[in-house]
Amino acid sequence: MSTLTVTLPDGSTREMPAGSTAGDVAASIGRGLAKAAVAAEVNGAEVDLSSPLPPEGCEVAIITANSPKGRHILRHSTAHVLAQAVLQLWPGAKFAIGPPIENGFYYDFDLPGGASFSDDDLDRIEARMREIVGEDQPFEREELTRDEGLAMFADQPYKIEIIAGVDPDEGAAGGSVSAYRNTGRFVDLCRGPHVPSTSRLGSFKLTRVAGAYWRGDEHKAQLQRIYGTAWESDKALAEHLKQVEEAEKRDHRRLGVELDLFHFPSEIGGGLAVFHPKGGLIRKAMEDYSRTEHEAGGYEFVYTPHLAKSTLFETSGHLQWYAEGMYPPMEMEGATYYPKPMNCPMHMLIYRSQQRSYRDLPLRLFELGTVYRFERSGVLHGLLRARGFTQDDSHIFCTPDQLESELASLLAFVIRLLRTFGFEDFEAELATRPEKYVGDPAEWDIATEALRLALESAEVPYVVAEGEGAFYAPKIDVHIRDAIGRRWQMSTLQVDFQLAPRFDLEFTGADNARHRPYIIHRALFGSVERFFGVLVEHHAGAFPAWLAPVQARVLGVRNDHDDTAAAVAARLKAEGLRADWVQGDEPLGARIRRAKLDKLPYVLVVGDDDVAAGTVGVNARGADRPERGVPVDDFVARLRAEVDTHAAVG
RNA sequence: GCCCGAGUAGCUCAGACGGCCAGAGCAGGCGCCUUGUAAGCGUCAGGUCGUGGGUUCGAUUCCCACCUCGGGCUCCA
Repeated sequence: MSTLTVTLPDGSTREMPAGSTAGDVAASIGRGLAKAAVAAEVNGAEVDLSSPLPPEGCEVAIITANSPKGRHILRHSTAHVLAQAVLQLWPGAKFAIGPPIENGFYYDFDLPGGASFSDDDLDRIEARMREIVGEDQPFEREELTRDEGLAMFADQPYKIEIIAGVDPDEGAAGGSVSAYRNTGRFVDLCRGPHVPSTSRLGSFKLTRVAGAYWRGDEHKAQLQRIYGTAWESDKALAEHLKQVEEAEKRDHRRLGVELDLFHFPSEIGGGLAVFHPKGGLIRKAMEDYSRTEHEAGGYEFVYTPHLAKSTLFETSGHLQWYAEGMYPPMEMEGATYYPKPMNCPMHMLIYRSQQRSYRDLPLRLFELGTVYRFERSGVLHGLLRARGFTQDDSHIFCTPDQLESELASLLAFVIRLLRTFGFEDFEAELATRPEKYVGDPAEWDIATEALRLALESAEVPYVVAEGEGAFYAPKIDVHIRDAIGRRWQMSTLQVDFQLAPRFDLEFTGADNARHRPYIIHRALFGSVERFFGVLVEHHAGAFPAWLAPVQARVLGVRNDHDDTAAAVAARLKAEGLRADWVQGDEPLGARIRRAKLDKLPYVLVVGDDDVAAGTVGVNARGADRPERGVPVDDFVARLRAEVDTHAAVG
């Protein structure tokens, strides 16, 4: 009997009988692996466990359910089960696409008579899905020609459109398509691979219904989408659901109300926030830090208005390229004004206000500039996606040979700032020229290369996002990971060759000739509001002392300690610390509890012993037990140091 | 913009086959209590039940429209 040689990921080889499948390889390695296997990679291509291996031998890697690829596959398979359930419960429904997504999957349907799903339908559908899982239906792959595919899905217009869209000349399959059949009950057009049987699924939950457009195009049919999450085990599912719950508890919109930080008055309009005094204190601490650092970094502070005439935005190119992101215009005295969507045009005018010499460069203009952008109502999301927000915006004008060192020091500045705010995990994205762009492609290449060099010299890990750049410049977006592992885009850095010629900006070089400056746009927080929102979620509202609106609350044990409490609070305030005190007309425990619910870093307690000894009891947030008899001076020094060093915990 | 869901006190929520003064906890005011580390007691106040129409003898409840908020709107079979 002939054999074939398979090479495993560790480099080892084994002989298998000819005609063996990937599943056989898994079984030959061990029972545990066979049980965990959901699919395999053969010579780098994902295939079903049941697919026969090529007779000439191959490399085989088993994909297990608890790997990213394995979860992807079982989510995809679960989406098929969802489609089967819906087609059975809504006879005549058309089904469109059902891919795996991060943490789960979805499937889009067109229900008969234009019906739509309601939340109550999820239970019914889920119950039917569990029956399908219980039926242990195999996933069986079928290879079809294009015409067979068109015939098989003759009554499914979305599937027909997908098959028609498959390029007949593309790929090894050469115009063929594949389908997966679950017994006689259900068949779906699908490239696969899939788990061997529905019995391999089960740790899933349908989460929500939504509308979605066919192919994401609002001019096409609106479909009904069902989202679900699926995992390799009930334990993993439970962990995910717990994580979702934790994220809900950290939601900055919820904490914003609970901690009295900000709100979005409907009287003002969607996406436009007001900051309350406590939120204002946090924001002020952020902005103070930012200003101090910029001052130290050689930036000069400028201020510009919120409106400008349309001609400015014609010069900058915004009206031509960015009009859909701008607020509508207003007319006054025969001119048309727009709220500014970006600060750059105004900064260009400041540069142009006088002749510049190479000796003036680099010129770094900084502004906490509030901009307004039109965002469709459906995409607004608290402070994270607002219509009015403030950028810690800067434009750096430099000579070509200063570009590299400016970019390198900027990246270092970004990382330092993010670390100060408690973020440790960074990843950058280098976004290159989009389809819709201005300027000379050769200059785009120079700018992109300069950004790449900066990333490499700063040793920041990055990925390239092709075509994701702004219309006027390539950029580096710096992403952070928060306390519960979510990724957020924060800072951005762009190299721009367009604005200088548009505004006819020049500097006189050492050669006494006129030259174009290079311009770097950058924002470290990005949007102060958005950064604030992410900070709330990252810290779950428990801000480190340097940012906390109230750093320490002083409580007397009884109300005859009120004078001492007030004196201690006054002492802290005199030291420049943010402290308050609450009179003792409620039991101490109750007052402690309120302070804890407000997530204050420190609660100080003064009683008879403390009055006598000049000490306080220190109840630190997160500590196991309170400390007694701490001299006031010691506490002041400790909090002072914590604030001055921007200590992350406290 | 479009699909789904939700709007009852400052916050979190209950309630009603259409019918009597619409309830609770927290927060707030006042009083009592005099408290050593996460909820002391009492009392008072607080709501045009999102807005506007319709059905009805009667609507916060049923119907329609609108407003606001939340989730979603290619991660391409």
